[in-house]
Amino acid sequence: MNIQDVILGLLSKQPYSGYEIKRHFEEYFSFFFDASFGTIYPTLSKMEGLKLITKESIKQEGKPDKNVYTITSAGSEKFRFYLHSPADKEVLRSDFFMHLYFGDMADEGAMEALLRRTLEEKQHMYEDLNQKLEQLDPTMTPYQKLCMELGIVQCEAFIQKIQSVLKSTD
Amino acid sequence: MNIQDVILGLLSKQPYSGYEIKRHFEEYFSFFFDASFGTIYPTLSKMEGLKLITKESIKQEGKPDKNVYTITSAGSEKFRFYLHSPADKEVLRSDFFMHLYFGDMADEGAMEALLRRTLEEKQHMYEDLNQKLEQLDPTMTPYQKLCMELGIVQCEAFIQKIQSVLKSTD
DNA sequence: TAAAACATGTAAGTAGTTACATGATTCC
DNA sequence: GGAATCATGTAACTACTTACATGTTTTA
Repeated sequence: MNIQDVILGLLSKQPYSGYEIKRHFEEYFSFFFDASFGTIYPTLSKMEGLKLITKESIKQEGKPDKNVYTITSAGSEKFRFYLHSPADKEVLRSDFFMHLYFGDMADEGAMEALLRRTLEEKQHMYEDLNQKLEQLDPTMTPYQKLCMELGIVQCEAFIQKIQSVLKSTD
Repeated sequence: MNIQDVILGLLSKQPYSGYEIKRHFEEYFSFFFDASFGTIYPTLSKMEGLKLITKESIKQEGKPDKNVYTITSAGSEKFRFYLHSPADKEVLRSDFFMHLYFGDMADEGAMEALLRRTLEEKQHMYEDLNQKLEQLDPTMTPYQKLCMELGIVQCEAFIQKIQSVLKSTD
């Protein structure tokens, strides 16, 4: 997966500025992707140079100008190629699991705190995904719904397991 | 999470060579961590320079010499600090989810293939985790078991959801 | 009046990968 | 005879983050 292809995917639907792309990442992709402005802006410049997208400066009142990018036919082609390539193998890098794995060398209190914090985070994510699924129902494609639903069922499984562990140590 | 701390965690139990560390990653950490030789060997040299570990060259018959590393007290201290620091926020970067999110722009056949491939991968991981949980039962700490179990329940949830989707499109 | 939102961009640094280089031994 | 395992290491490269720089307007 390449940030260029992610951006091309977004621009396939409508033109966006770098700032709007970042917001979209936070709003819809946060559970499986993120990127900072320090990656987004240079990438957009590079993609413009590669003629995958074109830039248009839009003047706004009471706000700074914004550079809105539109996908070109070369960009569309590159994105279709990405979509029909096999997905990269899933690699999770989890500091939670690493802490847990070496848990026997830590204080018990620290481990319980880790479990409670992580449980809260997952519950938050669970609520967030459910809310998005309800709220945006009509505009989402079936595939986008499936993304949310897969996130939800994995959250559920995680939450239940952690809760049962925390209860048994009361 | 830092590869240095992961290595220190391993060396807390017993001395290892770089090659053995890599194998341990593949065997026990593969579902939440991985690193290549190109990271491991330079990191070990750096950590030796920082006096976090010490090196001993072991001559072997019929095999190349190996450099076995032992943790120092400074290393142990650094690892304890890591273990009692809050875990980094979980960030999943998933090309599967990205492909799925833009699925409406791909051919239906490509999407079904994506789901089937990913299902197979998860099933493989599920079997692998279950096998490790059974096989290594006596030597594992309760926290290590919990790692495996959390992986297993998340796999289960994912597999069930994908299977129900694939059935409904038959 | 301070913070957040809007908006873009660069520079320095971190962390990692892949490919290459070397070479013996054992297994199929 | 060729692949896999054992074993270490470097060089070139890719991708990304954080912090800095700038400046206006709206909201709390």
